[in-house]
Amino acid sequence: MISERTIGRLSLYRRLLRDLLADGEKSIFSHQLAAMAGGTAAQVRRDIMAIGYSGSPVHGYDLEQLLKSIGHYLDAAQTQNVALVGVGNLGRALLAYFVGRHPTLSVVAAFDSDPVKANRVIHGCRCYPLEDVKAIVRERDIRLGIVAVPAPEAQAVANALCQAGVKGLLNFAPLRLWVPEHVYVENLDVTMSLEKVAFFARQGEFERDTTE
Amino acid sequence: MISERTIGRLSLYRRLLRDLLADGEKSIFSHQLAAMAGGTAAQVRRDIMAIGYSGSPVHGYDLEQLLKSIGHYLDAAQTQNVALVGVGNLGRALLAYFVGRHPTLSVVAAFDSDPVKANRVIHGCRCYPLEDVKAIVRERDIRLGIVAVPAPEAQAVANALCQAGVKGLLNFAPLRLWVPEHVYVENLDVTMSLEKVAFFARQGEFERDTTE
DNA sequence: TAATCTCTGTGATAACATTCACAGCGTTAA
DNA sequence: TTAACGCTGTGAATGTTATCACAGAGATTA
Repeated sequence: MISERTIGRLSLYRRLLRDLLADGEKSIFSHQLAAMAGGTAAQVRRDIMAIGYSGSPVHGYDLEQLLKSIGHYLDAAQTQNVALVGVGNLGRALLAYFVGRHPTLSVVAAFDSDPVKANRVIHGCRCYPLEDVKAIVRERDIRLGIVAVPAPEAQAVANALCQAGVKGLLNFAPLRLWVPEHVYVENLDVTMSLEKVAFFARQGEFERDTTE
Repeated sequence: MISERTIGRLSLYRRLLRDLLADGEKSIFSHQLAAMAGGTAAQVRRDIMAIGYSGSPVHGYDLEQLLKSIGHYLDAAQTQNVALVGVGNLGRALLAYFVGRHPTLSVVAAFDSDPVKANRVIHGCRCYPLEDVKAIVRERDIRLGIVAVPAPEAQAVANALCQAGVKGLLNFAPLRLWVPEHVYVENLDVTMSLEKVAFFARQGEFERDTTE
């Protein structure tokens, strides 16, 4: 089984490689990709090895083929549908960011408990009242959910999504969701990240080349 | 030196503990906190050990004291100022989320290249033109920056912030920023996270208790 | 042709993170 | 008073992730 970290890096590589291809590049060496991705050449080679693609010692990795290999590994056979719950500031930003912009993931429905938001189209995505989650998730064959509601509502929302048959959640609420065994949850906690930055920024100020 | 993962978990513990305290709880055992944080009891104990706090085998950890210890470890002596660059959909969501809501981190200035946004107050935070980064970061003693601009502009923004003396960056752009040695960067890549969810959600559908 | 160069693929190793497992110790119960 | 309990703190073991370092191979040069 492939590691969670590797999957994350492959996703990053892919976007970097797409930019290169758009710039007219044909191929790339592991150390170049490593520099762009902020890793080491060995790690890039291992990651690429993991998906079964092989480069050439002379020309490095062929951009087009490598992109195809990554896509073949990461993506589902057809587009996966996504539901977003919580059309507040964050939810709207996510809609603006995702709707119609991803080649294989499609946010096809948004939900909010506020009836004012229901039945409107926001950033190109239709909004529904929260009660309709189960019906619409099933109807539209939605497998993934984004939880962008305040912390107190997050668990209830997760329950609803899981009951409706979602297989993975992206959670922005600052707590850990309890979900059925087979549902994958990725937590994206902005406050935690900012606090980490605050902490290590402070560390860096003192630890001037303390060669430990 | 304490691990990056541990710092992240401490940040999460803190918010969970604050909720408990608000509910009138007095103390907690490692296995209870572990359940809430989605970890193991041993890990909670190790994390707490790392910051030098000790609980009692009988009553567990005292909420108030533990919170004080975590705060003492994670927080700076006084409030740290933060600058946000990029007042698009995401930037505005972050302002709404942070401004005036964090006890020790304060977003005191926002910047955008769009002159229409400059000199307005958004969600309680004054916006400035991008050119003013250096002056205002110095003037307001800002140590942390949030990069919420589109990918093509991210590196230039990071350069400006670093030159102005920022010590840590929270980066939302889907690429790795090049920064001076001593600047800490935390990347929060929403697309990567959603792609991870998509991938592992798919995995979970098949890997039905394959013992190994 | 032979020597050299630079890169990949990967076994071996090192660094890091988590979990196990148990001694030690107040507390409670008999 | 003594035994049993349930928790913490932590050394040791395990598991996971990243790096090292080098054999192998096409290309280039002499």
